[in-house]
Amino acid sequence: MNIKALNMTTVTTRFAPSPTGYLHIGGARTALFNWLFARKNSGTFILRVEDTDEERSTQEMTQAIIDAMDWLGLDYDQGPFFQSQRKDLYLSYIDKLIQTGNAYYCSCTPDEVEAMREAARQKGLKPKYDGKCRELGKVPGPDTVIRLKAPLNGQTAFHDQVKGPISFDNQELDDFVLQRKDGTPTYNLAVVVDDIEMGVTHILRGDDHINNTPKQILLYRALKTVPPLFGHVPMILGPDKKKLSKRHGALSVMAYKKMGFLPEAMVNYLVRLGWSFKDEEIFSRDELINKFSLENLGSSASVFDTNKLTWLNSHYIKEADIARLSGILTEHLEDELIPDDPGYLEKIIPLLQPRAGTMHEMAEMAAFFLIEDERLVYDEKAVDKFLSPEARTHLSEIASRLEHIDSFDQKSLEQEFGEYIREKEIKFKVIAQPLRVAITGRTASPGLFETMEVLGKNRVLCRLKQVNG
RNA sequence: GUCCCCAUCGUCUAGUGGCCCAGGACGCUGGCCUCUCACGCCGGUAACGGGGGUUCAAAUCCCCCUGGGGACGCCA
Repeated sequence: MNIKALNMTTVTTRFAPSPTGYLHIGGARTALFNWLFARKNSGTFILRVEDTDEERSTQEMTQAIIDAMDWLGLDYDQGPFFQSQRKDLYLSYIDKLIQTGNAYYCSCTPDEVEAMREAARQKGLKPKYDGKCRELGKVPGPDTVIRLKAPLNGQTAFHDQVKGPISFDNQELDDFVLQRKDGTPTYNLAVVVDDIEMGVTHILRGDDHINNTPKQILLYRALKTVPPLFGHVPMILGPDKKKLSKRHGALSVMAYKKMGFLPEAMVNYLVRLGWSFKDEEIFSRDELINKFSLENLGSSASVFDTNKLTWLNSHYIKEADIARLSGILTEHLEDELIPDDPGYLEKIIPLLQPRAGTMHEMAEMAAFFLIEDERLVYDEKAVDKFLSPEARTHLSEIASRLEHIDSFDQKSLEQEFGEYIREKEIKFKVIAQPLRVAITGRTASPGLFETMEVLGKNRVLCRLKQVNG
């Protein structure tokens, strides 16, 4: 028997989304933290789909969540498990709780319970079930639910891994439902059973779950098991400081993919929302695994900032492999702009890397390289401003000169233009913008020589000529 | 309403009693570079919510207030 088996259980974390919607920003960050913690500790990361709400859970959402995790590179060692397939297990635990007197049948109707809650509210107390059936010895029936027999007084406390000690008066808690009238288990019960069964050692989740934690601890106790360690990470807020929700626009992770963000930028951004390591901002995946720790998790909520995400994205775009970017860029291009030769995109990309904040932006900037010459759109104001009669004269003269040069690479072009401005005794500035407008249709573009090289002699000449009608 | 959590620049954060009249990053902004736009480089702007303690010393510890967030389901 080795030492590890003797005194160290392997760290086991899980991400437990409910497939009632897409994987959103907050969920993704929770998944990321759990994944990092497991990887850091050479532990196990489990994906568990909490689909006990049969009404709202769908297959499509499950797939969408898996796809999003895949995109972010969050691989799991076990699962996906589906709670909908584990009902018997939950029921056996509930049965155990009934047997041990920790749970009881209750025949109060939802309306009655609501009345109890309302009564409590009236008295300025926390709304809760009043325990009416607790000692009535009710038996199972078509309309009965099963409730936990929770302690009436005392406290339930735990040491949160990110927030420190947290405690609740048991009087704040009530005999919550474990099994619904239709015989299905509820969230709190299923979670606890699964975390016990799967050997989960650390639960990292949003701090909107803090209130569930004492309930779950009560269940662990009733089940005679020791609870795992809990760590509640703060919420991610929208710019208005409200819990991030659909009102704040795009919040599904895959929506960010569609907007042209790179997964490594997303991961880097998300991890820094609530976690820090000294003054560092940029982290590779390996660095993250190395440096991640619960101690460096912050305890206050943070606001999602697209600006910073975009900054990170532009950083990773600069660093990314060109062949990979080419593939991604293609996804953002209109069909008619996708070149037959993918190698052509790879020539364009280096010019755009320092300029694009997102791949979507890069696609926009790449358009003039890809569109047919005759269909190039010219910015009217730019044409009016820069294509003066004088400039047009230069352009046609330049066109006929370029016609005669053999190599159309940056160096030769630079040389050719050097001679031209020397002869004409003008500054390059004089012809630069007219040239740019003629070739690209706009006033902003990558450097002229590199742009011309990529475009090639024929297309440059064609464009120079077409502006002069 | 009740309970729980939180509180440093606009935003993300460093800071774990002296090294802090508070550091980094994004943003914004001045400049340099320059064929435009970017990149890059150099500089600037801007914060410890308030009040009481504790201490020789507090952004850091304690209390109160205020402010914000979350939870109060037979949803998860």
